[in-house]
Order: sequence, then C-alpha cells, then structure tokens
Amino acid sequence: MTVRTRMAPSPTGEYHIGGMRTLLYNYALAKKHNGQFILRIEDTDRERFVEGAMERLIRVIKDYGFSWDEGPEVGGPHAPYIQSERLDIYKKHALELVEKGHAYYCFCTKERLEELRESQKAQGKPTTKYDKHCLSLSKEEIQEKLNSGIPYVIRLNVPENNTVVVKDKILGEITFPTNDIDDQVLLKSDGYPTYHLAVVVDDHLMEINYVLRGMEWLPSTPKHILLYKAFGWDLPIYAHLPLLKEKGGTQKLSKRMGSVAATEFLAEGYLPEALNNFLMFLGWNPGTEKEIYSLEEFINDFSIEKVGKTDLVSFDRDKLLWYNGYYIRQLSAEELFNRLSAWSEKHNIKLYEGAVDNEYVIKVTSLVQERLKTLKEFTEVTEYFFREPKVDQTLLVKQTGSKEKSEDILNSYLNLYSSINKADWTAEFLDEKSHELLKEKEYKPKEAFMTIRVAVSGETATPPLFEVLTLLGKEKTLMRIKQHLSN
RNA sequence: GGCCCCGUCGUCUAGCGGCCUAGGACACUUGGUUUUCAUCCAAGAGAUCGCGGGUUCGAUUCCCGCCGGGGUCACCA
Repeated sequence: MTVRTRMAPSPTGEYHIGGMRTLLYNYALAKKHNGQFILRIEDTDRERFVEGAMERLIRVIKDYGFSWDEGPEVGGPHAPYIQSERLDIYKKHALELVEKGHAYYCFCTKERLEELRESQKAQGKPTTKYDKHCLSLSKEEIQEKLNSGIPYVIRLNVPENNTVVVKDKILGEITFPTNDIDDQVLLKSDGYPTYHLAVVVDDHLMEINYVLRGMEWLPSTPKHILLYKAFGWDLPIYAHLPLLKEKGGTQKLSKRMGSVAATEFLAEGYLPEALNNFLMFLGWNPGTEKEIYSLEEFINDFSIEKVGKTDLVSFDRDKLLWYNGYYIRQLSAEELFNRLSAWSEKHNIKLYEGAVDNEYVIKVTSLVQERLKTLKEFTEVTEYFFREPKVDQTLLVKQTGSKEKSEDILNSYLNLYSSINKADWTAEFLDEKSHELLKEKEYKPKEAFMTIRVAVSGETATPPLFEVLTLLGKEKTLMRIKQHLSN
C-alpha cells in the first residue's frame, strides 16, 4: 500500500508554527515509505477567508524546505486541490448520504437553533445537541420547502445508543458514545461543505490513508468515522499529535511570548534546518541520544510509534535558539554570508552601513559566526566594522581606572602600530608585537587590550582583538586610537 | 458542566516489571582554554517518577480511585 498523507491548511491567516510541525510529520511519513505528500487548501469558510493567505501559505511551506507531490501549483490526479473548487463534489456526496438515510435536510433557522441551545442549557443538560427536529419531515414537506427556496443545511444523522471506536496509532482505542455526538452540519446553507464533510470526502477521493493531525481533532474523529461508514469507505489510519504550548505555562503559543507564525521565525533570522530540527522533537524523539537531524535523517528515523502521548508539548524558545546557533556555526563563512544576503534581501533588512566588497563582509562574518544565534543579530554585533563607533569615554576610562593610564596605553600602542608596515599587519604579528610592548611597559594584559578594544570598537565584547584590528586595517586602527588622545 | 486525552529533573524527553542509587539534551552553576564575548572541553546541581490504594517476590512501568493540566462541545477549521 502506498502511503499517502496530506496537510490541509486553511487560508485564514498566517500559517502557524504548529501547523508546520504537523506538516513535517506528514511529509516525513509519506517520504519514509516512498509515498506521496499532498497539499490541500481548505477554504470552505468564506467568512474567515483572508485575501492572499493561500499564496503566503504556499510560500512559507516552500521556505521551510518542503514540497508536495500533489496540490496547488503542481496539480495531480485528484485535482483540484482547493476545496472551494470542489463544491459540486461535496454536494453530490451529501445528497448521496441523504439518499441512503445517513443524512437529512434541516430547515431550522439560526434563531431556532439558538433558542434550542438556550433551553437545553436552562434545563441543565450537560451538553447541547440538535434535536433532530427536521428528521421527522415527510418527503412532501421537504420537497415543498425546497421548492419555495427556504435555506437548508444537510445534517449527519447520528445513530442513537451506539458507540464509535477511534483507533488511534498514538493514543490507542478510544470509545465515544454516539449519544454524545451532535448531528453535525455537513453542507452549509451557502452550499459550502463544513470541514467534516470536506475532509472525509477529499481524504477518501485523494486516497489519503494516514491522517496525522493535532489533538484538537480527536473529539470530531467519531463524526468522520461515521461518515466513512455511511459512505461505505475504508478508514484511514489516525494519529493525533500532541498540542503545543508556551514553555513554563499551560497556555497555547502566545504572541506575547514571541513569534507564532511560521513566517515570523524566518524573518527573525532562524534557519529552516534549525526550525525543522526543533519542530521534529516537538512530540517525537528517536529513542536514542541523537538530536541533530537533517530532514533526510528524520525521514529515515521517523515513525508514528515514536510519537509521545503527552498532550501538551512545550515550545522551548531557548532550545530553538540553541539549534539555530548550532546550525549557523556549521555553515562555512561563505555559506553564512550567502544566507545573510538572501535573508536581508527577502526581509528587506539592511545588514550593514556603507558600500564594502563581499570579501570584507565574509571576513566579518567569519569573525562573528560563532557568536550569532540568529541572522538578525549580525547587524548589531558588527556595527563597528562598517562605520565609526560611538565610544563611551566613561567606558573607555573604566578599563584602566584613570584617564592618564588609558591615554598612556593608547599612546604606546599608537606608536607601536604606526611603526608596523602594512605588509606585516596580520593578527599573528600584531599579537606578538602587542605582547612585547605589554612586557616592556608592564601593562596588565586585560587593561591594555580592553582599552584598545573599547577605543576601536566601542564594545567590551568583540571577537579576538588582533583579528579585529587586522580586519579593520592599519589606517582605521590608528585613526580610531588617535581620536581618544587629547593632543 | 458532559465527553475525551494526558501526568518522569525548570523545559523537551528516554524508560515499554528487575539493567534505574532514573539516562540524554536545552537552560543553570563551577572549572579549564582565553585580553573580552562566544565557541569548545570537563565537572556539578537538578525528578521521593502527581497523590492514594491495589496486582506482583519486585512497580516509573499493569489495574482502580482521586487530584492536576489540556482538548472539545458552531451553518470555524
């Protein structure tokens, strides 16, 4: 059996990072078994539809490094893959169910439904349900209402006093009494299907045999199973994934704690491979101590059996940061530079001031690489390489404790560096000479080098000093030191 | 509230009856490398396995109850 999985997002806003995790698992499962991964757009809610959301959705999925075997843009044997283009299919199937007696027309107004719910609540019923009022309508009555154009929906006729067993690959067998299941609307009055009808019909037609989705869908799975049975179709294999929560709390991912949209993480300078690696472990783990995973390795090692049952998984932003730093460090300076360039262009963020050649930027990149946790940090960490730094005089003096001492050090090193030929201006040579002077003048390494560091960069934390001076060049180094001398 | 799911270091988890005086990673602390920061290396601290009953020679692992957390109860997905 060919494994076919899908991700079916709704174009109602920005794609959530949790959705990307679900997509990743679906993708990996299909690829592991040389099956197909399908992308389907579930745009059946016209009220929540957001213009351009579908395009952005497709964009971000690609940006994370995924592709689909069937779906929008690429097509496939079961096209179209956009639900709003499949309306006749859903209607036909809804009618088929009516024909078979598994569904029925309902002409109840929203007002009546509202009143019904109110009265059920007033009666202290634990849960509100549709009362099957329209199920008792005769064929003639239905036809009459249909003819006079009264709006209708089609509801699933849930059998009473029965049970539905959900066989979940992760959770095991879960039994739901049918009496707890509402007669779900399948076809809305605007002719669009509800999610429940659309998923089942499409998943069947598109031959999806593994459904991996978030835990929030578990309670509606019995409805879907009822539908499969009503149609006489084979069930897919279900697996409900743990939900994501903010670390430390019990609440869902929150904007207040940071990004939640998949695209925001990219804009903040996270690498797709780091993001994906992080996402892999949100509910799954290989059972070994391996934790660095490429997408290929994940595809190889992934299995539903290894997905945990924990209902809430913490989205640990610190760990994400660690992964990102790790992946940044793995890149060569050139690769990192290319990533940086592409990223700044895409997100319209200026990496540095002024016009310099790439050669220089690559050298800067290599110096700060192991200090970077996100691409975004590049700019603030490298400012002094691209423009004259603003040096806080208090900070400068603080390195020695007295203005005289600071000036003495700066003077000594100014003289030393002035005497060094441009040809000898290398980190090794500067290091050697600087230490010689240190001995001669009996400066403490820390106060001497920190003074120069601050004078030249305005920062107390930089890459190794002589590397910085080398990159800056003789002229700039002398100029920056000179600025702090009174005469 | 009804129904359903879940419950191991701060966090993500390993564990599928004895290998556990509970392992790894992130975060944290300390030490080493070092002129700073970061990296890297080493060490350390951190979990009476939610609680209470069983079952068993033996329970983190199996069963029940309780408590706690979560999900869901729409013509939204």
